[in-house]
Parts: sequence; C-alpha cells; structure tokens
Amino acid sequence: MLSTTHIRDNKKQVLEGLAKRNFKDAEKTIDSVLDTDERKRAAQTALDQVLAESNKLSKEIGIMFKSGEVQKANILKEKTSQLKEKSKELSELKMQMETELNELLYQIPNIPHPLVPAGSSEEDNEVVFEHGEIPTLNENALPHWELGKKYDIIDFDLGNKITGAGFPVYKGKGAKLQRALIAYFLDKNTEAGYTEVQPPLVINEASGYGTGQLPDKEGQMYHIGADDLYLIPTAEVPVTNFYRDTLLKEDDFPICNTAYTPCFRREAGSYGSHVRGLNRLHQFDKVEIVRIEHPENSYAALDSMVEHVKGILNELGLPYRILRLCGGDLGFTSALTYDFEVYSTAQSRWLEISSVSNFETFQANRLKLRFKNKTGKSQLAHTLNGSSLALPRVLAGLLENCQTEKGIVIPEVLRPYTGFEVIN
RNA sequence: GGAGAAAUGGCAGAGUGGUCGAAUGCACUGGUCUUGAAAACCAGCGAGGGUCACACCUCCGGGGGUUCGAAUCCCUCUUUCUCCGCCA
Repeated sequence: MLSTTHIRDNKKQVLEGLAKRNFKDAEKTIDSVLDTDERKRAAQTALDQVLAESNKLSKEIGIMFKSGEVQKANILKEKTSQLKEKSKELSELKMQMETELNELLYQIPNIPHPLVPAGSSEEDNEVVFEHGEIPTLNENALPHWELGKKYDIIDFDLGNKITGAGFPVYKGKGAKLQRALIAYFLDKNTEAGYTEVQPPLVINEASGYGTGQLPDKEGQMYHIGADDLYLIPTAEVPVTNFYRDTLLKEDDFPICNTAYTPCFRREAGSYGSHVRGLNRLHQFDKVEIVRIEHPENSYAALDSMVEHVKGILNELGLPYRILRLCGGDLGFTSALTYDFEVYSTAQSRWLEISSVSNFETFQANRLKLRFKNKTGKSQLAHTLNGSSLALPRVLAGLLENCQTEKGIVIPEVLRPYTGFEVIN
C-alpha cells in the first residue's frame, strides 16, 4: 500500500508510474485519495479539539470534587456530556474517512521503478540475460508428464484420486529428487548468508493483509473457514510477516531468510495446455529467499539476489533467461521484478521458475515495518523476495532437458543429495 | 475440552477511578572524571498522528462498554501460565 504522504508529495511521479501499468482512472483515484485524506485529517483535527476541551474540563471537575464544590462540578458535567456526544460523531466520521481511504489505497498498485519497461503484456517483457545452450534431444524426446509416467516417478492420476487435479504424487526416485532439490537449494541459500527458517503453513487474516494477498487476491488462497486461516500461497507471506509491527535498528540490516515450504494456490480460472503436468499446480514446493533492507541498499540487494539465483542455475546446467517485467506484467505489490525462465526443450517453451522482486516500502507500509534512521526518526524499510527456487518447473526442465536414451541423467551437483546418477 | 491466574515501555517490574504516557532497576545514548577502560556521578531515553516549531490528540494484549474522568471497573476475543481430562 502506498502512503498518502508519498502520494501527496509525489503526485506527478505517481501518476506517471500508474500510467506505465495501464492503471485506469489514475487521476480520478489519486484525487479522491488526496481529498479523502484531507477530510480525514480535518475530522481528526476537529476531534482532537473536542477531546482536548473535554480532557481539560474533566481535570477541573476532579479538582472541584476534591475541594467540595459539588454544584459547580455538576454544571461542568453537563457540558462534558455534550462534548462527548460531539466527539462520538466526529470519531465516527473519522473512522468512516479512514475506511474509505484504505479502500482506495488498496486498489492502487506499487509505483514501478524507472527501469521497468512500458508494455501491456508478457510480450513486452525485456530479456536482459540469456545463458546455456538448448540441448538437442533425440526424436522421441518426451514432455515431463510422459517421462513421469514412463519411469513411474510422478503419478498425476493417483493425486487426482485422493485430492484432485493439480496435486501430483511423487514416487521413488521422483520423491527423492524433490527432497534433493529442496536440500540443495536450502544449502546454497544458507551458504550465501540466508538464515534458514521453518514457518507455519497457515496464516491468519492480518498476515494476509500485511503482504498484500488480502483483500484483493482472496480467491487465490485456500481458506480454512472453521478457524478463519489461510493456507500459504508462498513462504513470502509468513516469513515477511515475521517482521510485521516491528521497529528495527539500522544495524539490524540486512535481514536475510530462506524457507522451504509447500505452497497452495487455487489458481482459479487457469486451464488449457499450459497448465499441463507440473506446469501449474495447486500444491507445489518452493524454497524462498526473503530480505528486509535499508532503502539505500535494496536495489543492490535485488541485484545480488539475481546473481545468486543465476549461480544456482549455472550449476544445474539448465538453459535459462532473465526477464525484466514490463508495467503490464508486473505484480501488484512489486516495483521491479526479474523473472527467471528455464527452457523446456521437449515442450519448446520457457517455464517461469523464479521471480525476484523489490517491493520497496509497499509491503512495509502495510506491515508497519520500520527502522530508526540516523536522525532518530522511524522510516519504512524495504522488503524483497525471490524464489530460489520453485521445484516443479525446475523438475520439469530437468527431466526434459536431461533425458537421454539411457534415462534421465541427474546434474552432478545434485548427485550427493540424490545418491543416484540416473533415473531409468 | 473443563477450572483458575495473568497480559504495562528494549527487558524486568510498580501502579486498582482524577495532576499517569505511566515509579524503580537493567539495557541504551551523550557528558564529567580517566593515559585508556571500568566504576561513580550528571543528563537523555516508547510509539503513532499533528505543527515551521510548540500546543494538542491517541495508544498500558485486541475490540466494545460504564463514568464528567479508565492502565485501574464491566463484557468479549486472543495469547500465556497452573491444575484436570484427552492425545501425539
């Protein structure tokens, strides 16, 4: 959520940013934010004055009672009763303004970084880096869902039976490969200075608001009605919310966490061939990296996260590219996002396997995540996160690109984790 | 699941209806002293809103209520602790 003071002080820049995102009615929305904010503050000021008067009188009444001037006190009591009614009205007005203001602010996405290219769809994303050679596979190369069946390592039908579509069962070497990838990713992240954490897999409503899943993306999360909790769509949510309502010191930075969790997404409205196999699931595994940074360092941190993910993909030997997302494809809460895509040779398409973003103060504002700066004032921190990495599509790319006539050859770096070299 | 107790500033911990945003100690920051450090002493030290700056307003787990006035009384929710039950 953007802060009203930021909007007030940088109106022009905000409008330009929203234009880059093709945000409709930007001017109208921003104007009504500013107007509502002004009315909110007017109500606040009026309320404060009434309360000040009432506090003063109450103190006087106290003194009168002590000195026995009961009659005089009773006259003042009348007066404060009136003030009380007035304050009730004003505080209702103020709350109403606050609600209206928040509803407006919840609709406004983050302002894109200047590097974000203009554009309306994924076609306008900018390819900033490519690496690795696309392997030439033999003629009867298979997509991963066929490979999963052939080697009996991924069972979509079994998952279908016990739960439903989008919940595969990993078996044998497939299950072990999953575990190997998780352990490998966590080790790489830990080596790079991230502290491993294990968060809960369900979150409460406040956490959903903190990172921006609520109120707008409610339908994307699984909701547990009886306890009013949500299954996490990504480790970003619980881990970033560790720092909700927190006042940090400058030397607490940087805060670097990594977490493996399953992720649960309803993916309402997704269908068709691009969701086939592991391409899009309701439950999948992901290792996430989350950072809390000083605003001055957040873009250096973003770059270092990108370099880190690159390092892992280089080691795995998968062909990949990095995209800078355009305004139209950028996530609601992000200011700048780099997507990593692995090339799936058997499907002849790119698969997104990581998304690394700087949210600047957008999440921190809702989270009330601040730090005390050098001048002693509290200031919003910057939050960042990225996948490092998401399993199913890495697995898909790996199965498809590493298939040979003898079977699927496991990349060398994973062999200490799997304990086997080939799936056949 | 049942019974009881509790929740106060970074931490510990006073405060049971009025001048309490809150004693005291520790921690922290600045200063004096010291070759330096420690100790001692002096001063400062919660957050949010508001203001050029003051004033002023809000916050003692969350929400609601009683009262002219609530950290303090009442209701409710959450969490923690103790006991009982159940279970890994």
